Parts: sequence; structure tokens; C-alpha cells
Amino acid sequence: MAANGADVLRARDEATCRIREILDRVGDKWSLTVISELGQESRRFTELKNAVPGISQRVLTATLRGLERDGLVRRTVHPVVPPRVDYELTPLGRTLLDTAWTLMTWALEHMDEIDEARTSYDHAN
Amino acid sequence: MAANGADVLRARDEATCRIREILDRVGDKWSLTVISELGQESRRFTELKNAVPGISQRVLTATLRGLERDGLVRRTVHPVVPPRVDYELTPLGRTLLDTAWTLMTWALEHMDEIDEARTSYDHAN
DNA sequence: CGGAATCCTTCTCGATACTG
DNA sequence: CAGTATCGAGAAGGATTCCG
Repeated sequence: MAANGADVLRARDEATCRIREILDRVGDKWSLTVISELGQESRRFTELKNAVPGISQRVLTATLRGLERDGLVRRTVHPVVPPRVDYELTPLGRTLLDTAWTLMTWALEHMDEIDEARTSYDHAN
Repeated sequence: MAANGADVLRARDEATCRIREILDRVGDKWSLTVISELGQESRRFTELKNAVPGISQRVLTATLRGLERDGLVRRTVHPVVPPRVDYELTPLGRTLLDTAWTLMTWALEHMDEIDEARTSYDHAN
């Protein structure tokens, strides 16, 4: 890992927009969840739909298309009947997996603190 | 009796849901950028607005309120004229800083690969 | 200066129906 | 099975105005 926080900040002026553009993909409502789901093994469309409760078919399709476009996910269509489509992480997608895990782990570890803060904040107003 | 499959799935779904709830905060359009901006030192409202190009006043306010509610940011109002409001990371917010940098670093390092993937994808269709 | 309130436009998303 | 097409409700977001 070459860049550190200071590098990120130094490059900020040129790249803030670019970073944000990419965080939009990665940080959107479902992408990290889908990526972490694909981290284990390749999945079929319906398997993903069931594995990610609450996501609609429409949005799952859009999410997967976006991830595929960004080279994070590979979509493989098997010419069989009934159709079978497998999704798996690309090597690039797999490099994101570690970071995704870090973020999700953070969320898990600090969930309670955040809950307390929210309760406290809401109670104060 | 050990937990059955349904229990496991239910627990996992709830965890997924909670994680997503928190990722919504952290992974939204601006939060990580604001947090990384506050990583260096406390900032005034207008300083933040200038430091985060493209954010509107309305959305910056909402973002800061959300971060404050979750205990990630502390808001300090100085009773002076003209008003002065400082924002700084809480200790909890600071624990997120490392992860935020990791994610932004990932974005920086893989920006070019993503650009290529997008170009390739768009050209294929 | 740091907002809150309002208006108004855009985008998102879920539900539904249909298809190769 | 794995989508696409379409529609409508609601949320999100920008611009503007006003205020202590």
C-alpha cells in the first residue's frame, strides 16, 4: 500500500471530485454489501437477491451493472435453459474486499456507541 | 438445542441490516469527505463549505447534523457576534478516520483501472 | 456567520407486468 | 431464471430568501 493519509490529502485538490465519484459507486446503498456477499464465492442472480434482504430486483440489477462497468464484478451468462448468470469478483473487486470488510467491521464494532449517541441526541431534542 | 438454520439466517439478516444502516451514514455522498476534512483539525462551518467543493449549504448542514447525531462529530457554538461554530471529530469519529483514509486511498490507487474498465464497458455497448 | 424555511425540480425506488 | 419496461410516489437536492 503506497499512499497514506497525507498523500490522500495532498492529492485532494486535484482529485476530490474523482474520489467522490468512486466513493459514489463503492459507498452507495448496496454495493459494499453485494461485494462482501460475492467475497465468499460466485453467486447467481437470485442467490444474491435472497442474500441481500431488502434489495429489489431492479436495484440489484442496477448495482451489479454499475459494479460490472467499474470492473469490480464479472458477469457470466451460461447459454442454458433456464438461463444461468453467475457473478463473481474480479481481482480488482477483490482488492476492495479487504477495505469493505474493514468498514463493515468498524460498523459492527461501533454499532452500540452509535445507537447510544443517537438515543442521547434524539432525547436532547 | 443449537440454533437452527432459520435463526442463523435471521441473525445474519439483522446484522446486515444494521451494518447497512450505519454504512448509510458513513457511506453517503459526503460524510467520508467531511470526516477526512475534520481529521486534521476543527473547522468552522464556512471553512468546511469551502473545503468540500460542490456541497450545498443545506446538505452540509444535514450531513453535519447526521454525523453529530451519531456521535462522530462535536458541534461547538461560540456565543459571539458574528456567530462562530466549530466542528471537530469526537474520539469515535477519529476511529473512523483510519478506515475512511483506507477507502479513499483505495479509490485513488485504483482510479485509473476503474476509468479503463468504464471506457471499455461503455465502448462495448 | 451559520443556519432555517420555502419552493421547486430531479432522481430514486418499489410495484407491477411482461419476455427470451 | 434473469432480467427489461413502465409508471407513480416520495425523497433528495439546488436555489433563494430571511433571520438572530
